[in-house]
Amino acid sequence: MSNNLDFVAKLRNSGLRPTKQRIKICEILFGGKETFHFSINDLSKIIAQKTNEKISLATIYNTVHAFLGKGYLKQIAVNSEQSYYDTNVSDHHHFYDVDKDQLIDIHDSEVEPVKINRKIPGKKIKSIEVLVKLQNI
Amino acid sequence: MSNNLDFVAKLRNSGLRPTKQRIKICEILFGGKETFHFSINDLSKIIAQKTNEKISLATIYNTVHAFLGKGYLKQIAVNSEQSYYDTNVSDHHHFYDVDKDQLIDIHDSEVEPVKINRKIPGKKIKSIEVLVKLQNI
DNA sequence: AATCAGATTATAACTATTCTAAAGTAATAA
DNA sequence: TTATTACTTTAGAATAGTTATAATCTGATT
Repeated sequence: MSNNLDFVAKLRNSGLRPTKQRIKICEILFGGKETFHFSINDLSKIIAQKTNEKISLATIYNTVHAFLGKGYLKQIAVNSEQSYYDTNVSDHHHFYDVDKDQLIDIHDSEVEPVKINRKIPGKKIKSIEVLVKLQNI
Repeated sequence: MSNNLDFVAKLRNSGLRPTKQRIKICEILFGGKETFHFSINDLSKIIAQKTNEKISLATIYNTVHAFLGKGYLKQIAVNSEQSYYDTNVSDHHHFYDVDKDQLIDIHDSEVEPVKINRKIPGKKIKSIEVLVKLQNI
């Protein structure tokens, strides 16, 4: 289980100043045992619940972008009006419940590895993302 | 090779009035032999090039939504700031060139079928989309 | 403690998309 | 045909998510 000193070290090691806003966001994103999926709007609401001092929306965006850049988060391709992020940065895929607008991890054991038998000249694969859209029966 | 009468019939059969704007958009989207990928912005530019009379942006959105609803187009999940659509509505996957902001079809013969060994109670699979992000070597 | 680069903030700006309501047009009935 | 009606187009306003700006603040270093 992580504590705040871990986050301070992690931030500092990445060249990011451990400000109280970033530490708070680390607690929320990386403090639990579960990985989770969120939009900026989700994160913003959670911060509002768990914190007395407000964190400005600009800072939330800045921080999420910084963490993305450092590889602590990854963005998930969903065609919703908002962007979604995942604290689980390992290669894995997702269910997307279109009715509940909610993402669920698919573990590697639950899907065969995707193999692409084609190469595009001058390009290399950056990532392979599978999105399985779910709807109510 | 399709001609305008085909589009008129197609629209009429779908319960959509064959207006000249819709016919023009059909020509652009479905008139060539190749399927293609576009954003509203792309389509808007192509219409501007190929047409003397302008089609309003609202109509372009309306028409794309109508065609989506009728299953003549499908939306592709890419996390870009704009939505992408595909005239190829069969099950297939995509490369996304992040540097050129461009989509490329992956034919079924080029990828093993994706199998998901998990079910979510009360939900059924609506679609499975694989997005292979490409970057410059 | 003073300094300074980097961070936070409120707010403005921007972009994609949706909404609105007025004017136009295709289909239908007379 | 013409009249009527329902659907469509349109310009522009409104909205939502995100990014930019510039002033203030704060953590790290001297």
